[in-house]
Formats: sequence, C-alpha cells, structure tokens
Amino acid sequence: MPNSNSRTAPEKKVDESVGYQEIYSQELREESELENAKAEMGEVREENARLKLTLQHMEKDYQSLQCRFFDILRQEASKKATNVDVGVHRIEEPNQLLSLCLGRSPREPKNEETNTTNFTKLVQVDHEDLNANLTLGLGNSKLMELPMELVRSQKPEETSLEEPKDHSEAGAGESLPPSSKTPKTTRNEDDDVPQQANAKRARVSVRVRCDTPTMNDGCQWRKYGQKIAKGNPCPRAYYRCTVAPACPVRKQVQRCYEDMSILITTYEGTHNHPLPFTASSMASTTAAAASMLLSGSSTSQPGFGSTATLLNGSDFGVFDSSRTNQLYLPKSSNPLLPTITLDLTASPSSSPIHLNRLSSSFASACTFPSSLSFCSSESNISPNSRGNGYLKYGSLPFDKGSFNLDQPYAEKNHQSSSQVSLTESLTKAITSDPNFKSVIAVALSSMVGGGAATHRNQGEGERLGHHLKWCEAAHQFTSHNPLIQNGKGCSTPSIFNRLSSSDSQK
DNA sequence: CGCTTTTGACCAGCGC
DNA sequence: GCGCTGGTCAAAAGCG
Repeated sequence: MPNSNSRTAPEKKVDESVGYQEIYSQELREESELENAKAEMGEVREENARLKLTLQHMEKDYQSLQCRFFDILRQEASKKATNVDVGVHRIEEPNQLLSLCLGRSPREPKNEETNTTNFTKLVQVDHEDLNANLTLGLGNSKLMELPMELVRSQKPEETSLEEPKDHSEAGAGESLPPSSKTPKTTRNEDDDVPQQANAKRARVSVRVRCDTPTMNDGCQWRKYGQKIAKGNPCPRAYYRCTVAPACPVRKQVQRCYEDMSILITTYEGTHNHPLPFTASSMASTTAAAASMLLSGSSTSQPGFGSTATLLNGSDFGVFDSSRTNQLYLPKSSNPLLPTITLDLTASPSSSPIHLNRLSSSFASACTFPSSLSFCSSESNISPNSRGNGYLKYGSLPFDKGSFNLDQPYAEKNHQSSSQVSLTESLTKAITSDPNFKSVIAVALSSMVGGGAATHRNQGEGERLGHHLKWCEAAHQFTSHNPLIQNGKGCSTPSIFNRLSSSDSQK
C-alpha cells in the first residue's frame, strides 16, 4: 500500500511538472507572440509617426505655398489697380488662376477683394477637404487611384475599365464610341451631359521639341490615319489610344511647319481605363489643362476664339495679346473645339519678368531651369528661335525612366526616357497646384497602401505603381519647396537629385 | 499569324 | 448646292 502511495506521489509530481512545462511553454509562446506583436506595433507606430511627420511637412509647405500664392495674387491685384489698360483682362485672371489651381468655376464674383477672400475660403475648404480625404484615404485604397480620378474627373460614372459601359459605348465592339467621332458628338449623348461633352471635346495641344516621330506619353497609340492639312506640308497623323479597345482618346501629331523640330501633339478626350504611370501623368496633365480651359472658357475674350495658351502666361496675368498670334497651333478643322496649348519649346529664362509674375504652380513650375532637366536632348535646346518669350516648363531633374516600370508601354513606343520625362514636366507644370490635394492624398494613400501591401502578397505591380505614384507625388511636392524656401522660385536641384537617385537606386 | 502602318476613299461640317 | 477641308474608315501592305 505504501508502495502504491509512494509510486503515485512522484507520478503526480511528474504529471504536475509536465503540466507546468506545458503551461510554461505555452506562456513562453504567448509571450513571444506578444513581443512579436509589440514589435510589429512598434514598427507600425514608427511608420505612422513618419507618415504623420511627412503629412505635417506637406501641410506646412502647402500652407506656405498658399500664403505665397496669396501674396502674389495680392501683388498682382495691386498692379492691376495701377494698370488700367489691361484691366479688363486682368480682372478675370485671378479667377482663371483660381479655376486652374483649385478646379473651381471661374464664374465667381470678379471683385478682386472677393477673389482673394474667396480664394482664402476655398483654400481653407480645400484644406479641410484634404484632411477629410486623407482621413478617408488612409482607409480607402480607392483613393490611390486619384490621378485616374482626376483624368476621369469629367466622367465619374466610368470608374473602371472592367466595368462594362452600359451606354452607347457598351457593346460597341469594333465600332468606335460616340466620342470617337468628336466633331459629331453634338448629336449624341453630349446633349444630355453638356459638361461631360465639353470635357471630351476639349483638346490639349502640346508643343514640344522632339526629334522622334511622336512624343512618348506612356500610352499605346495606333495610327489610323494621316492627312496633309492645308497650310502645312507636314502630314498630320491621327492616333487613337489602344490601351483599351473602346478608349475614346485620340491624338493628332504634326510637325510645325515653321520649325520642323517642334512636334505638335493634340490630345482629345479622356481615357476610360487605367493608365500606366507615365501615361497617367500626361493624361492628368491634359485633363487638368482641359478642365482649366473649360472652366475658363466662359471668361475668354471673343477675339481669342476658343484657344487658350498656357506657358506664355496669357491666362496668368502676363497676357500679351500680341503673342497669341505667334502660336503655332495645328490647324484644327473644328474650331468649335476648345483647345489649350502647352508650349514646351521656349526657354524659361526668356521671360524672367513673366516668371516673376506668374503665380502658384506656374511660377514654381517655370522656375526649373532647363539645365536641370533630365531631358537629355530637349533640355539643351536653345531658346525658341522665334523669340516669342514663351515660358517653358523646365523639366524636373529626375530621371523618370530610371523607375519607369511600365516598360511594355515604353518599349512599345521605342522612345527615350527624355520624352517620358517631358510628360513629367508637363504634369508637374499643370497639375502641381490644382491637384496638390490629390497629390498629397495619392502620396499618403500610396504610402499607406504600399506599406500595408508589403505584408501581403497581392497587387505587387499595383503596389509598385503606387510607389511610383508616391515618387511622382513626392517630386511634385518637393518641387514646390524651393519656391517656398527662397521665395524666388530658383529651384535647387540637389533635393531632386537626392530624391531621384534614391528612388532610382531602389 | 496578329498587330501596326499606309493610303485612298468616304463622310460630315462649313463657307461661299 | 457645291467645293473645300478635316477626320475617319478599311483594305492592303509591312513587320516581327
């Protein structure tokens, strides 16, 4: 009996010790898991702190930019007060500027004081919107597609390529969408949605010095026609976007007769599909320009027809009516189509006075000397031989091609990264301020989305794209800093070089 | 073989 | 109504 007692006691002890070991090991496991979780939380917190810091920087710089922009507007307003000759033009300019920068309607009250206060309010509202969007965007991956949203801003119903279009474009098959026959759009759904129709019909003409037959904008194009237009022996080529079968976007490419080195590319329509990174840059550029044109068309002078001109400052307080005649616009068969021209052929240094008088994004965008351009060839082009004093959007000094992962698209076009970078410069020039909110939102969304995605296995390519968007956004963002910092609009290339090199090294 | 480019024909808008 | 012009179509050719 004692044996049994003596036997059971140690067994009980052994059982107990085994139980303790199990419990202990389980506790150890739990502890290690807890520590892992804590470590992960710490990392997330660090990342969150970094994001917060970045956001604070962005907001701070954005506010600085607003202040500066506001000051410039005030200066401009005071100048206008003393200049009666061009008063009619200039009174409307801040509105156009506002409409460009903030995407607002230019049909606001034209009182300058009202303008400035309105602007302040708009900025505040925008800022609030920004915060709201950012808040939403952190949890909403959809915001990552803001550039595309921008591109499709006029067509909100077309949010996805996969989404079958149930209106006239649906089931079109081989037939072209209604908007493809742009001049004929007046008889179709455009009557129903006039603004949308305007957006489709608005054309953005880009003048670029380019040796290659076409300018690589990152998109896929198929040539469907060629004509020799009257007044220009150089044939005009017609391209349509082939990224999506039903994409209504067309472009016309024609060399400038007066200067064969200048390539005039006219974009028409908005893409109804996701775009490669490089293409989205150009698309957002043209969309922004088109939207600016459309929003400002109501204030344009009759004598100027339906053509607006960017970069010579005609819309930004430096208008010189004599210069509009120096435009080498492609002869459009459809003068009803509002056309905006982005002239990238002139040197920024050719108009220092204009430069100083330009406001906001355009001032900052124009401040990048062409010598800093990453456009290998185009950047060294001498100032426009015409000497028209056009402002050139200098290119940002980062090699877009270095992290252009949309190789299939780029390879399709067999064109240099310098042209891609041109797209970037365009984008930065046009969309910098008007879409600054979007830029920040995209940036943060991309960061958050990309950061989260690193722990997942899905959407690798998309994540890369977002990262690229972030890079672009960061460049757009940082491109404003020199203006803020020195207040003279003299950009310092180092920051871009650092950024670009770090990006490209990744 | 599939995609792109070329090129002549066709169509629609506009001015006279 | 006619001619001019720009834009598009579509068959043929070219290319990889």
